Amino acid sequence: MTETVPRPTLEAVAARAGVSRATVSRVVNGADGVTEPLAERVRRAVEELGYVPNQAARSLVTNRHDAIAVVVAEPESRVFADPFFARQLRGISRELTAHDNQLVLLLTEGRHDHARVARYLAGGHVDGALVFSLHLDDPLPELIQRAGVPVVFGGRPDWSGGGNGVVYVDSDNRGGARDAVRHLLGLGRDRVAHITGALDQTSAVDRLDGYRDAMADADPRLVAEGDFTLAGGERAMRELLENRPGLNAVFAANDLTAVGALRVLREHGRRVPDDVAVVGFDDMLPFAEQTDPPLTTVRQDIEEMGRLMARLLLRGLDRTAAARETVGGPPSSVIFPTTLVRRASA
Amino acid sequence: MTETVPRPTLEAVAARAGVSRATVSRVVNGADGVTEPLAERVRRAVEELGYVPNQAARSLVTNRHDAIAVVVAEPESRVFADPFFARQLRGISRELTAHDNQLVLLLTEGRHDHARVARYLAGGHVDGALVFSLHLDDPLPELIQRAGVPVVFGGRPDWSGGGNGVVYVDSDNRGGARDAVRHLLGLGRDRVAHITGALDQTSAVDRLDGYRDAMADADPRLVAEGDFTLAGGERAMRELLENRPGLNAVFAANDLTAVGALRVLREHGRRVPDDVAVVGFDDMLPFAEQTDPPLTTVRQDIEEMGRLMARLLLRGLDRTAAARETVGGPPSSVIFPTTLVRRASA
DNA sequence: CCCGGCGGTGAGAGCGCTCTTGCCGGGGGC
DNA sequence: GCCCCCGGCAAGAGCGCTCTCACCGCCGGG
Repeated sequence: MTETVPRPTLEAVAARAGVSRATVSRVVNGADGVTEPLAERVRRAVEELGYVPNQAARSLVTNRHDAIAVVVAEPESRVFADPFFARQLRGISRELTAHDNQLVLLLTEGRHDHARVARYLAGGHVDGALVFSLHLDDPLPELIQRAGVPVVFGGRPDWSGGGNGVVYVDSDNRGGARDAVRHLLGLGRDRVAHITGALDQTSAVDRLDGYRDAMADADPRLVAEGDFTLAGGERAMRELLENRPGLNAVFAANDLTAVGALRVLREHGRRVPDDVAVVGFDDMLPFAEQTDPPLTTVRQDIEEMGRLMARLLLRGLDRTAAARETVGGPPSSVIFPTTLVRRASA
Repeated sequence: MTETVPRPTLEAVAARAGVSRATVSRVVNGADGVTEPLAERVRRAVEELGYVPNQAARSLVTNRHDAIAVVVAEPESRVFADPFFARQLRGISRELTAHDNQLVLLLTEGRHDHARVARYLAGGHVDGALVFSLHLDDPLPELIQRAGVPVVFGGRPDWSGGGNGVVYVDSDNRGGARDAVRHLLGLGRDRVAHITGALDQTSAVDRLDGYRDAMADADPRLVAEGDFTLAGGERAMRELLENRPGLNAVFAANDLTAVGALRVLREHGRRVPDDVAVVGFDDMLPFAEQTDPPLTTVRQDIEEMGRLMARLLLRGLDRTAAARETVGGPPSSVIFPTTLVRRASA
C-alpha cells in the first residue's frame, strides 16, 4: 500500500512548456484556438510529467462531476439470486465509460439508508442518478426529486409525485406476460394459472395485468401470489395444486419462481410440459437453459436497458452536442419489447 | 429531470449564524473548541439553509476523497452467472458506508480498459482501490502499483512484483478443496476426479493443489480442466467419463461446474450420489440447494470477505484512530476458512 | 495591579483548475 | 500607408473549502 506522491499541476506543465496555464487547459480539454507547434509542446510536457488533471479542482469550478450514481434499493431479495443486477450494471457501466463518466454505486437496505442516499445526492457529488428496484410507497423518489438531481428510473416507478417529467426504462411486462399466456392458450391449455411476483413492485403488477388481458374471465383461484423468489414459487405452486388441481399450465412471474414451480410439480408427479406447461419470465441465463426441462420464458434485453438508462440520463444532462445528436428530442420513457423464447417446458 | 438549484455555501451559513467561515467549518467537521451557544447557532443555520458541504472544494484542499474504487477485472465470465459478485459488493458497500466512504465501481473488459482504470486511479479520484478477479499475467496490479494507490486484492494475486506489502483477502481454497476430497475419500470413494476452474486464476490453482494434497498419488487423467462455467463443467465431465469411466466421485472447482457435471452424469445414466458423488465449491445460494440432488459443497463467507477487504483498505489509509483501534497493527493478508456443507450429492 | 498565557474566534491565504478579459501582433480594406 | 479588426495567447479572478495564524478578552499568578 504505497503512499500517493505529489502530482504535477497545470502550473508545472505550463512552466515546462513555456506557456500559460490557460493554454495548457485549452489543450488538455481539447478546445481549439491553439496553434499546432504550441499544442505539441504542451502535449509533450503533459506526457513527460505524467500530468493528470485534478478532478476535484475541475469540479469546483465547472460544477460538473462526470459521475453518475446508481441506486439499488433492494433489501436483499432479488439482487443476489439474480444475475439481473450484474447485467444491468454492466450495461450502465459500458455506456458511462463510453462517455467518460464514473459509476458511483449506492446500495441501500432500509429506511435509514434512504436518508443517507438522499443526503449524498443532495450533496451534489454526482450529475445524476439511476434508480432501481423501487417498491410501492417507497419514499426514495420523493427524496431524490427534492434533492434536485436528474434521475432515470429502472422499471416504472409507482409514483405520481413528479407528475410529468418522470423518466424511466422498463420492459413491456404487460405485453410479455400476455404473449406468454397466449402461447400457453395456443398450445391448447385452457386452465392457465399465474404465480405473481412481489406485488409491491410495478413489474409484478404489470405481469399480472398482462395475464388478465389474455385470461379475461379467469378463475381468480388460478392466481397465487409469489414474491419473485424460488421459495415463493414453490409455496404458490403448492397452493395452486391444492386449489385448482386441474390446472394444465402455469405462467410464473419470473424464472426463479418458475424453477420453484417446476420442483413442486415434479414432487407431485406432474410431468412438464405434458401435464402442466410452464413459462417463466426474464430468460435468466444460464439457468433458464439448464432447468429440467429447459424453460420457455420471456426474454428482456437487460443489458441494453441499462445502457439506455445511462444514455437517457446523460442526454438529460444536456452536456455534449454529440449526445443530443445521437438521440434527439427531450428524454422520455422507453418501454422495451420482450421476446418469447421457446424451450421445452411449454 | 429537474435542474440543480444553487446550493448554500459555508459563507452563507456563516452569515446567517453571524460567525466566520472558520467557525462553521469547525462545527460541520465536528472539531471541538467551539462554545456551545455558538455551535448551536451554527447548527440551526445549517439546518435552515439545508447546507451540505461541497465535496469537491473539500477534496481540493484536504486531498482526500472518502471514496474507494472497486475494480472488477472480469471479462464477462463468472460475474454474470454468479451471485458471488453481488454478495461481495454488498459486504464492501456495508463497510464503506459505515465509514462514510463512497463506492466507485470500475468494470473492465479488456486491455483497453486497463489503461483507463490505471489513468483513473492515478488521477487521484479515490483514496484506495479494491481489486478483484485477477488473472495470471494481468498487467493491472503493476499499473495500479505504479499509480501509487493503496490497494487490497480480492483473491491472492499471482504477482510478485510488489514483493512485500501486497495485501489480499482470500478463501482457504487449498484447505477447502482438501476437505472436500477427504470427505469423498471418507465416503469410501477411491477414484475421485477433479474438474478444475480456469487455471489462469490462483483460486483454481489452489483448489487443484488442495485436491492433490488429498490425492497424493492420483492418476493425472482424473483431472480435467474446466473454466468455472457450466458449459466448461459439462465438457470436462464428458472428458472424464471417457478417460476414466470407473470414477466414483467428482470434486468440481465451483458450483456452476458441479451443475454441469451433474447434468452430464445424468445424461450418462450415472446416479448421484450412488454411482458418483459430487462436491462443489462456493455454496452459491439458492442454486446449490436446488440442484438435483442438492449439492454438497464448500462454503465461503463471501460477504464477510468483502467487508474485511474494505476494512483492511480503510485501515491502511490510516485515517481514523477508531479504525486503527478496531483492528490494530499493520494490515496484512487474511485467509478465510471454509466449511463443508453436506447435502445429498455426496 | 499588571502581565503572561490560553481558549475561542476571525481573517486570509491558497488548494488546482476554468473562463473571462484584455493585450498584442499581423493582415486586409479604404 | 493607416487604421481597424480579429485570432492567439497571457493574466487574473474566483469556485468553496480548510487551515494556519494572529487577535482578543479573560483568568490567574507574582
